[in-house]
Order: sequence, then structure tokens, then C-alpha cells
Amino acid sequence: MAGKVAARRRALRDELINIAETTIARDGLSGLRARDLATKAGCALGAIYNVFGDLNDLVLAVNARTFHTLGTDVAAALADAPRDPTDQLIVMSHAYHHFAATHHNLWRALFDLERPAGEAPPDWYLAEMGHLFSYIHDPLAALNPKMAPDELILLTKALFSSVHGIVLLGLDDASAGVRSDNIDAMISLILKQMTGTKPLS
Amino acid sequence: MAGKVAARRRALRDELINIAETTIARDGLSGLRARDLATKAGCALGAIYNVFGDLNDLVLAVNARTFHTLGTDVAAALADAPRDPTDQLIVMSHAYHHFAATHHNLWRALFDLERPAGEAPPDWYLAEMGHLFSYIHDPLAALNPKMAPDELILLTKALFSSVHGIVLLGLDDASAGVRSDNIDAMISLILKQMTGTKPLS
DNA sequence: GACCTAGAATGAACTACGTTCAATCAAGAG
DNA sequence: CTCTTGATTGAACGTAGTTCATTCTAGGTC
Repeated sequence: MAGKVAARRRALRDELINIAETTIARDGLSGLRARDLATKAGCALGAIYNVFGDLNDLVLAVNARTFHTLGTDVAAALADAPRDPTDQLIVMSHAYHHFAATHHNLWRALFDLERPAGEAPPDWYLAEMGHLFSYIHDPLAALNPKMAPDELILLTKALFSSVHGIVLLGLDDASAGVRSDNIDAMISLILKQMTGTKPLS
Repeated sequence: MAGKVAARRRALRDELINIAETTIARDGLSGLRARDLATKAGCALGAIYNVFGDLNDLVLAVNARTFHTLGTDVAAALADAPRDPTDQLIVMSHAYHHFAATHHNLWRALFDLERPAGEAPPDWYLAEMGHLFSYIHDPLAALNPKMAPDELILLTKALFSSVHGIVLLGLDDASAGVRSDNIDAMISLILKQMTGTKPLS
């Protein structure tokens, strides 16, 4: 039977990604150990390196999945959001926060995995990032019809980064024991200020 | 001579912090190696552990210094900034960006050093953070005289987090080879939008 | 079905860490 | 000078990721 080897390789690949995903979700990126992985997958230690160049490559595969799910979640939130652009931005940002909070370790792995200096991010990363940006871009364009395209792109990126920063530091506080139900409140506050809506008193 | 030992210990402590600082600045947090440290300091490997509990404690000491310098820089920028609150926020944010860009690895170490889960940040961290927040708080209070104190605190934190996020992702791009002179532009854009100033066309 | 071969699978071994601790050394008291 | 105490030392330990000589096996050939 031709292709049996290739099939096993693919099966092991998926298995390893699954195990790595649950391990990172439970113990964080630094909880991922090659030997544990091999034990859990029922394969030899070296087998991991037949399928992935190194553990970083494996984490990259997990990250691709995570990022895709994140994109799907945000898109779903946008789909049944109100027509109002400001509301759309808020709903998406809350979805981003919700994803980061419920998959904290997986979400952190997206940004904690250190890329070799000066190396470009993988294509799928840029593609998923592009999706997220386009979701944000359109409501912003509706809100600022007269803004120059260049500036609109800058604003899109700035707004994403802002929400990301709020979620990042907010969840950091949360994991240090500081109560932080107010991440959503901060997001709404910023977005309403930025889109010209008056705060709700 | 009493106290000679204690003096040597203090000297070694400072020496180790200095070496760790330049090492992290050059090679990043992950470039810090206990054996290199001992060699450079001309002391035994174990001597490090007479002075610091572990390498994390040493990095914490470096971070205290870094954070203090950061606070000083931002305060200096605020000192010779215009009276206009929006301008003050922009000038401080640019100073934050400038510090992060010129001391990238040291700045990253502030946030990359992983704290044991659920453990509170050290006091000096909270104190320095408090300083930064108070610098931001006052101009914001001037801009929003009618805002409730609670909401103002939330806005302060949200604004800091936003600028932090913009700088973080912007420098990430920069270190991946993407041109990013526009970090300052994004900061100004966000702050002007948020404080109600119309963008400069 | 027996044989052969390419390349996959294996896991002991290697390197590189942080950290420890039994052995060593030196400072100051008597 | 000797003794004692506690600082100092660095070889050794534990735990990582990664490698590669060896073993095994799938699948083609006669």
C-alpha cells in the first residue's frame, strides 16, 4: 500500500499538534517538553524531529491553529453585531478579549514564541493578521469617510495595537491576582472616545 | 576590619547587575548565562547564588534600574513639554517609545521576565508604575474635568496600555524588518482622536 | 514468497543550561 | 599561632533540546 508511511507521518503530525496544544493550554509555552510529548504521543523522542524541524516549528503549527480560531471568533462576533460601526469595533474587541481570556496560554504563545531576530513572520501569520485588520478597517472607514487611506491604515493598526495592549496588561494584572473585570470597560471607553461617541457618563 | 566581607558582597552585587545589564542590552534576556556572568565578573559560578537567590532575582534588579530610568526619562520629557494637556500626553508617549526603541532588550525584559503564577509584582514595580500613571492622570483630568474619578483611573490605565501596545507591536514589526517610523504617528493619531483634537488633516 | 534497499524510526548520547552542596579557604578572636 | 565560623568555590547534578549511528520495515523486484 503506497502512502502508508506518509499517512502515518501526517497522523503523528496531527497527534503532536493536538498534544502540544492541550499542553500549552494547560501549562503554558514553557510547560512544553519534548520527552513528555514523545511519551504522550507514544512515539520515540527522535520521531518529533522527523516531523518538525524543532519544537519551535511545532509551536508555530499550534499558533497557526490558535490564530485561525481567533480570527473565526472575531468574525463570528462581527457577523451578529449591530450595524453601528462603533458598536462593531467594540463587539470585535470584546471578542478578542474573550478569546485571550479563555485561551490565555495559547494566546500568549502567539506572541511569546521568539522569532529568530530579523526573520519575517510566516505567511499564515501575515494572512490572519490581514483578516483581523480588514475587519477593523471597514467600520473605521465608515466612521472617518474623509480620512486619507494611508492614515486610515495607520489608525487601523493603532487601534488594534491599543486593544491588544489593554488586553495584554489587563490579563497580566488578572493573573497576578488583581481583579480585572474592567478590561471590557477600558476597551469601550477608549473606542468611544476615539470614535467621537460621548461616554455613557 | 569588620564589614569588609559585606562590602565585597555589595561590590559583587553591583558588578553583577552591571554585567547583566549590558548583556541583556546586547543579547536580550535569553542571552544571559550564569557561566558567562561568573567569567565576566571574575567570580565563581556559585558566588552569584550567594548574592542573588537565582538569576531571576538578578534580572529583577536590572529591571528595577531600567524601570527607574524609564520613569526619569518620561518625567524629563513632561518637564519641558508645552502646557497643553494633549501635547503633554503625546510628548510623554513619544518619550516612552523612544526609551523602548533605544533600550529595546532592556525594555522587553521588564515584561518578558515571567513571574511565578499568582505572585504579586515587587513593590518597586508598583511604585514606578504608579509614577507613570500619575504623569498621565493629571493631563487627562484637565481634559475631562467632569469625568468620575473611577472612570478617570480606568481611562489612565487604558491609555497607558494603548500606547504600550502600539510601541510593543510596532517595535516587533521593526525588529522583523518592517519599516516603522510611524509609531510616533500612530501614538499621536490615537491620542488626538481620544482627546477630541481633530487630526492634522 | 524470498530478497533487497531506501529511508523512516529509535533512543542513547551530547551539549548546554540553572542550581546545589560537600569541600576548601580565610578572617578575626583568643 | 591556632581555632572556629561562615563565606567561597567549582565539580557534580538534574533537566532541557537536539543529534545520529543503529535498527527496523515498507514496498518494489525477481
